[in-house]
Amino acid sequence: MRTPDELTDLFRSTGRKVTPQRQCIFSVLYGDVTHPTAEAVHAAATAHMPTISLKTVYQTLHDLSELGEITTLDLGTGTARFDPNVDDVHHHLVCRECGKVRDLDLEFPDVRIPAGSELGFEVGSAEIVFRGRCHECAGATS
Amino acid sequence: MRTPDELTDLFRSTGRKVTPQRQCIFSVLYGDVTHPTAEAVHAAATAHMPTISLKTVYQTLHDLSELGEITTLDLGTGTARFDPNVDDVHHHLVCRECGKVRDLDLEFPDVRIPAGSELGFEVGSAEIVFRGRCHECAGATS
DNA sequence: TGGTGGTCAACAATGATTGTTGATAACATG
DNA sequence: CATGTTATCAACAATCATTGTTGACCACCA
Ligand SMILES: [Mn+2]
Ligand SMILES: [Mn+2]
Ligand SMILES: [Zn+2]
Ligand SMILES: [Zn+2]
Repeated sequence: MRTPDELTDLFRSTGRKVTPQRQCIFSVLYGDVTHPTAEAVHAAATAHMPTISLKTVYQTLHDLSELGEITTLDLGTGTARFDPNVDDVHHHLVCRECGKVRDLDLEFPDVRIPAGSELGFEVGSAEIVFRGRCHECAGATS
Repeated sequence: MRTPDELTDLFRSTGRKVTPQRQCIFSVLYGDVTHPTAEAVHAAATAHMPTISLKTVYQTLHDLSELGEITTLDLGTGTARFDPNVDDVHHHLVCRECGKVRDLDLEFPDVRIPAGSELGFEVGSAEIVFRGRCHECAGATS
């Protein structure tokens, strides 16, 4: 994801208007590595702008996703997660207990995309999801 | 997944009651390779038993999942998919257009589960999801 | 400085899934 | 087979994340 200032320009140049709410969301997301839910983004934004609505958060996340500035992840935790790290290909570790998501910056050369003709399926992307228990949850219970 | 008859015994031996509705769902799921949604299972069951309710389908799917006879898949298509193929480790191809799910019976030795200590994360499982376009959708549009 | 059209936030609706409940059916026991 | 106990059925309502609607408001261009 680009910097909040660059996103301001990008929104203007793509015919979108720039509002304080949107800029607030830009700065909340910038550098965030927690893969927040829409609720979490809203909570963080509310700290700076108490009246911002959850709908506005959803709208802006949708716009950012459309522009390719963030990725929407459905990792089976019940709610969508948003990832501003779109520049590096990476995979994810998901805690089965608390739902926390961490990046895994490893490459898996084996996971080659098979040619479409051999499968009857044109493959466009491959995601690997590792599920387990995060450090905090492992420490909490025996 | 075991045969409907074996499932009947399994349900009885685990203190669950066997009803015609449940047996109907057993036979609908047995040998199904389409990774159906709860709605799809309900539709197939309704063909044999018009009065069966969607709630009963959810309940039975939940029981089968608890017993390890089926797997519940959340592949980001908005609805859960149910997979009676629990004996072979395999991965999935998901059509971005129609949501169809196909098995991919390949092994990826590269996708080794990293040791927990190096990551601060105890990894239990790894799933690979390939997204793209199925044969039918590729043929339909140019 | 308007005018125009996009955005805001409150409210209501959606769709998948789950909770509740009275009536009904399965199972063990005799 | 009769009988009581307990689980299940299916209709109904509730939940949760997300999306649609709408009137008031604000950003941008001439
Ligand atoms: Mn990430
Ligand atoms: Mn499968
Ligand atoms: Zn955790
Ligand atoms: Zn398709």
